[in-house]
Amino acid sequence: MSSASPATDDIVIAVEIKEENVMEMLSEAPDGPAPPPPPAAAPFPMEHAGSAAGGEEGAAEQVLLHTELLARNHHAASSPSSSSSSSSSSSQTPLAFSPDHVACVCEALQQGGNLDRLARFLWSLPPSDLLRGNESLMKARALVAFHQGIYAELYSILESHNFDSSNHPLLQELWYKARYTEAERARGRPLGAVDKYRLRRKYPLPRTIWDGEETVYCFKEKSRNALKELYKQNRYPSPAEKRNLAKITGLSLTQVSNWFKNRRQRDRNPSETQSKSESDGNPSTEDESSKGREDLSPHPLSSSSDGVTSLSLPHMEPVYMQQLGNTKIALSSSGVLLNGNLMPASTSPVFLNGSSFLQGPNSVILNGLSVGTSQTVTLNSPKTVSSVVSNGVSITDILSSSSSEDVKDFKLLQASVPNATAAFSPSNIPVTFPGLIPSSEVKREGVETATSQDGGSVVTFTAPVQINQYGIVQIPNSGTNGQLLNGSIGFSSLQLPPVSVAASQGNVSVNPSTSDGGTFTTESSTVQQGKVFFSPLAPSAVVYTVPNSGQAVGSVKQEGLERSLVFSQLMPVSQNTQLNVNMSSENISSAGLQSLASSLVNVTPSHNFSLTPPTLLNAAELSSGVSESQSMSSPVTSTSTVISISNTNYATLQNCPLITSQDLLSISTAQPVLGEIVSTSGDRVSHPPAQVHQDFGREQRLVLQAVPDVKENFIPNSESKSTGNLMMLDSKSKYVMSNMVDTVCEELETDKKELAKLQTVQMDEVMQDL
DNA sequence: GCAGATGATTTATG
DNA sequence: CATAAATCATCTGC
Repeated sequence: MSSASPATDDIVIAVEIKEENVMEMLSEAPDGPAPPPPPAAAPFPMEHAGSAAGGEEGAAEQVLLHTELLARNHHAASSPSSSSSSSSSSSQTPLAFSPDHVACVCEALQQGGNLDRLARFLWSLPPSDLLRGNESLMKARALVAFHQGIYAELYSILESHNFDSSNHPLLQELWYKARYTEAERARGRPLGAVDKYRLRRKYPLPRTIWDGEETVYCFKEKSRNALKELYKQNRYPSPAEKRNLAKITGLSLTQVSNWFKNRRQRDRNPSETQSKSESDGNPSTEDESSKGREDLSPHPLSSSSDGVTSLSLPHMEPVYMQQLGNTKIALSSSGVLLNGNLMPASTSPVFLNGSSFLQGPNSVILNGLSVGTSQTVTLNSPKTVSSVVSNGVSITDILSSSSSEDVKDFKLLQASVPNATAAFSPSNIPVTFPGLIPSSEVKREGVETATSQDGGSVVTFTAPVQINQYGIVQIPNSGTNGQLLNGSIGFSSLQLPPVSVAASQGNVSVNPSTSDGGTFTTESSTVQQGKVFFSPLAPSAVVYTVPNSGQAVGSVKQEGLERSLVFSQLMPVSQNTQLNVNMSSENISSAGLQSLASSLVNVTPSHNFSLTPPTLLNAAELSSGVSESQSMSSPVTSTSTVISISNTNYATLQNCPLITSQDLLSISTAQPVLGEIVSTSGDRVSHPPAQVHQDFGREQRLVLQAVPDVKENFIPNSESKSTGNLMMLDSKSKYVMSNMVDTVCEELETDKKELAKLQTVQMDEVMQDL
């Protein structure tokens, strides 16, 4: 399997080309000279290493020649002059080519459809352990067995070798066709669809040629779940949403559309009487229906402004928002969607979706659908060790009962049941909710009571953070606070692998999580305080961190310009804060990272870069720098204040350093953000800001705010760009960067100096204010 | 682009 | 194996 490489493909092509020549040669000069006999001592004299430019072609040619001759020898049952010392009948027939070459020939012949020749070729091959595990060879053998009707052998081959997933479709087809053919022969008549279905049930695919993914009506189970989830959100998805869904599920746009149409039809049609709950839905109130139906029974919050909650996120765009205080929280998800949206476990990130709030040192609120812009949800008071709100349902009881400081395992579970998605389990005792899939977990380590530290950090979204269908995280406006702030964070449609985020006491670690939903294993735990680590494959992960130290006011600013992120930290130099960023070039180029941090940035093995404030590094710079493997590092020079640049396309998340122990900076938005996120009757969940402040008075606050102007500008821009040029990811390609990216980067480059200057000025101003 | 009707296939049950 | 139910695809009309 690993042998399959681009180089191999080239060889295959060469073989295919040469095959014709060989045929001609054979037909014209059947008695042509045989290939030089391979030395017995060197079974594989033609290793790639030794072959020069023309060597490969020559090798392939020789392989075929040799093969043909061997085959002839076989059929002739005689060994003509046979310059080759090898007797065809001898089991010791040495190989004149490497397994790779054999594989190439097999592939070439398979693709050429010449199964007879392939059969002869295989027949000519000596029994060799070296070739036994060769996938191409095994596949060829399976093909030949099928072609020749030797089904028993076919089944044996398929069952005895673990084939690469790329070969599964073909081999599965062989498996079933063989079964069908056998049955038809036995029955003497063609099989019907039902007959075939029964055969499929009777002879399930062996795991050697099947990934184990359950399928129902041709649709993968996870795809169906994704469809259902979106359907609950919106029965009439927009084209963009459909595209996203198609991308997520791997289905075609037509299939997605058909599914929704059929689903609506089913729901509409009362005659069916089948799925009772579903159809009764009120078409008009689709929003509500989305939550209410099916599984969502227990979510009071759902009654809010749903229509707006379009949270179709492009599938691999993980967004982690996390606050660190005195707690260490790690989010690791695969297939976890906060907010009731289900994502395939294998690829899905954690989403804070819709109008989600995340606040409080120890609390996590997921899916605050009904939270209004100005509403603040606070489940966490200093006394509450940890609380989790999922879909507006607080499960604090469960958690708090088990209490205290020892909350070590915090699991985020996702289930077909849209309800609870998060659970804290104290003392390493996992708490799970029915229907939850324990494929992902969030671990929380070293949690201490909020009171223990001199002020935990608080992340406050004064308005719902919305991730729209374009993958844009929108942080609603929080009004006029002196501090400024931010607009929306935009993430272009990037397909990014899931990441894990762990944070503690000023430490943030972003680690890639296994795509299959592995649990988060914490490097973060080993992370030293004051350090921020981003490891590769954390594409559009956003981590808001606030250094825990009570004295120092830290701020993290993130600005998203198209696919740019700006991390700015205002951390006291004394902390020796380090920011380690490990990102793949893809990630960086696609999600440019800008750092204004006054901290040390360490370079990573693959791509290292560091930024010194107020240097502004735009996406173009980063990508180029990374690609060149340049590394820079600069020591922290001073505490700096970061000011969000109110560039139209910038979105910033900024920590409000101004907040002192008793100050409450949470600013509620006076105006509905985006006109979409409107506070509804979600009051149940919301707490007056004042109260929140009381709870967290001493704590540092991270206020994410949106500047109306910025937002207004941002949305249209991001929308048009993302849909038009940015990351149009089709179902096939994982990373497709449009030219727009380059263009944007270039623009950024040109404006870099200007922006930097502006920023510097603003920083000075802020410093004065402070 | 959607609704409705309908066909074909898949799945479940006896 | 027959049958019903569930699901997906296709066609038509609006």
